[in-house]
Amino acid sequence: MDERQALAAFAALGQEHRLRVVRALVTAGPDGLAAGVLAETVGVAGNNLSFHLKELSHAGLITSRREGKSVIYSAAYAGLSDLVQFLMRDCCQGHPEVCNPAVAALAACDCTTGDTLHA
Amino acid sequence: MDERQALAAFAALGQEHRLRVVRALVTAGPDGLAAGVLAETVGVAGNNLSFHLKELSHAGLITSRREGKSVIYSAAYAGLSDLVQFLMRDCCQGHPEVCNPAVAALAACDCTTGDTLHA
DNA sequence: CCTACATATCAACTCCTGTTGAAACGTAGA
DNA sequence: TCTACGTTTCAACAGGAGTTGATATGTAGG
Repeated sequence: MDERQALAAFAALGQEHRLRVVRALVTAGPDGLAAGVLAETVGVAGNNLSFHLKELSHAGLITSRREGKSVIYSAAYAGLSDLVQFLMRDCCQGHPEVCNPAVAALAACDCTTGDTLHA
Repeated sequence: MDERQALAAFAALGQEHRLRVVRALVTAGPDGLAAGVLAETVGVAGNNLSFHLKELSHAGLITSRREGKSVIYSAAYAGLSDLVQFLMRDCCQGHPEVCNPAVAALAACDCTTGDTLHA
């Protein structure tokens, strides 16, 4: 990921409605959510949401697929992790201890161990 | 971290000069960099940089301390990790496998093992 | 105290972003 | 094919964000 992509991604996330969309999709998992459902969840008009979804899609943070009349959106987990990686690149140059908190933060998501959490 | 803070942080990072500042400070480590050095590194006028540094500070992404005539800025690693945690919260609800890429991204920073990397 | 340096603040302008309403597109069923 | 539904596109407006230049603050040295 280069600076231009990261910039677009962060700018996309720095907007109330778009951040809610991404968080809703991250929580929803790979099954995703229909545009209409997202509009209700986020609390924004359909046409306006379309604008934001386009922006998020361009930023590589979400993907879409059509299913009948609906268009289903889901989080682009690879794009999200690329973004984090870009931000924290070279964080340990000579000072390994300083970026431990960042690792600990993601470690709170016990995906690697498979343990249940958040409950 | 609540939504309002995360929003401010992402909006702060979604700006070319501010993103460069944060990346420069993350790379620089806890010693930080003086405002003047940052201005040269990022390529922005001093008065303008002041505006951006204030915004980043309010967003909890950087901290500052005075040393003689200079003001030294450094990355707020805790704030950065909180931000990542907020974005990826509940990402594994019933689908632990989906957010592995995000963890792998931060794992590229071998802070926990102490191994040298990026070289 | 006065000067020089580093950084911060302020007002003004420009540009871009987000919202709104109307209309178009695409899909499914009668 | 006609209608209904879900989603997207478009033009226009309103508001906020970033830059600039001039000015103020704060700090060190002579």
